[in-house]
Amino acid sequence: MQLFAVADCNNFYCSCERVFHPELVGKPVVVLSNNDGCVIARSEEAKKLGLKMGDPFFQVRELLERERVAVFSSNYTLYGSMSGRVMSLLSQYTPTLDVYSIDEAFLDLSDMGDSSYIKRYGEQIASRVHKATGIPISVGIAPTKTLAKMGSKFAKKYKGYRGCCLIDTDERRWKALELFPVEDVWGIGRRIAKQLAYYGITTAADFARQKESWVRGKFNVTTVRTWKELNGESCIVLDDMSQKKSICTSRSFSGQGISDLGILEEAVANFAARCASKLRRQHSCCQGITMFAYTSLFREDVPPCFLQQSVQLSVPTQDTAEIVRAAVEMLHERFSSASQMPSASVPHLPWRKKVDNSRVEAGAGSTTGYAPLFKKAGVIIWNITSARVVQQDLFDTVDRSKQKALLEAVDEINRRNGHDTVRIATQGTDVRFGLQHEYLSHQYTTNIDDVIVAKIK
DNA sequence: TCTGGGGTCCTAGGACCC
DNA sequence: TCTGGGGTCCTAGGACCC
Repeated sequence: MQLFAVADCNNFYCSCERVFHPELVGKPVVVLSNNDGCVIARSEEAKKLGLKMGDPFFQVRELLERERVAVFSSNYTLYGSMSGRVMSLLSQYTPTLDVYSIDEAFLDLSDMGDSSYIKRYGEQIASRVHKATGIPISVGIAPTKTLAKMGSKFAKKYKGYRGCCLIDTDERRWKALELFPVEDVWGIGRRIAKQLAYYGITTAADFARQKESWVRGKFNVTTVRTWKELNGESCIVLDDMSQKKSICTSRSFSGQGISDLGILEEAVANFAARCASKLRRQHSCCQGITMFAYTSLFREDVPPCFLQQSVQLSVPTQDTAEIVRAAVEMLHERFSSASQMPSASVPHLPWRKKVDNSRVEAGAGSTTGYAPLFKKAGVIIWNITSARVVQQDLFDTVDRSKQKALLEAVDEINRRNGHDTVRIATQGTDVRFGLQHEYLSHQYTTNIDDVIVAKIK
């Protein structure tokens, strides 16, 4: 029988912090985003206090202090390392592990035994991971990934499941569907949930009982797949998530933002270099490069300004220098010509808030004489292909084999001595676009100086 | 004053081709 | 005056995920 398990780490970032602060188990904990901007992870106790995902820190600060909530800045080095430990353990329980995100992975458990065996197997995975890493996880097992995700939510909610909920029979499936709000189904977001509610569909069972033709008519194929999966037909295939098709490095700047071209240039150079490094780590080249920078989306009192430009190189590259140069050139070009930017042309960018076009006006170098305060900038690389097969350009002037040797040497030095030990001059020597992280925990698992020392008396 | 940082897929419509 | 039919590719935007 085809069976999938999903292993989901409970409140992952909070759990990571608790591993090294065991006194916080059972207490409310939150983790903040970059720049200590908003709440991005909450322990169960913190959720009960009414804290929401994405709450701006400054708005909930008083509540956090009053309720004595433990607050941490995000420590991605620590979380990445802890994730590696969890994934490594999970891989021992399945022939194929699909790592879906930093805190979540799918295991193929097809044809591994009968119901009671599988249930115990899942419980064992959960307890082993918790014991070995300190991270509590919830396991859901079912004939489809969507149902498995549903199972993991039950396993997380009810202690009686001992960390694992198995949904293998039709009876169990319908029972679970009845109890499950449709908006919590994997693949049903806010928009679709709202439309479903209009038709009186509120539980996963309501949705699963609809006719396929109705679902197909009202929504797109993605939603039809979700419907099928709820009805026990497995049809969601995860392709190789390790090979990214686009890579983005972006940051918000702390405080008011940045108006100085020199500092902005350093920031963009660093983002581009980071993209290039991620690109090489997955043995790829890119041809498309996009640079963007924009002012605060929240401030009404200053004129907004959006800079964006893309370029397509003639030869795919993975060279830091080349990508940095392209990004910085685009920044200069846009920064100086920003005043000519037509007001209606807000570019499509991966930001999350709807932008009011009417507010977009001339920015840098405009008649007001003030350079805009850029609050966020970033670099995206796309058109990504394997580094093994690169289409050459007849008129290429670069010695690609020399370049490759240089990059390998640089990567090796940086791997041994820490990233950016060797870097492009434009990246600067000290980071002038500093980030806020007032509540940062230590690099307990990746920095020898931060390793906790146990004394035996 | 202070509001994250990544990704994916699907679709409609326009450009362009014969 | 009358203004085809069929196809592909690209892109922006919308939806979703963690």
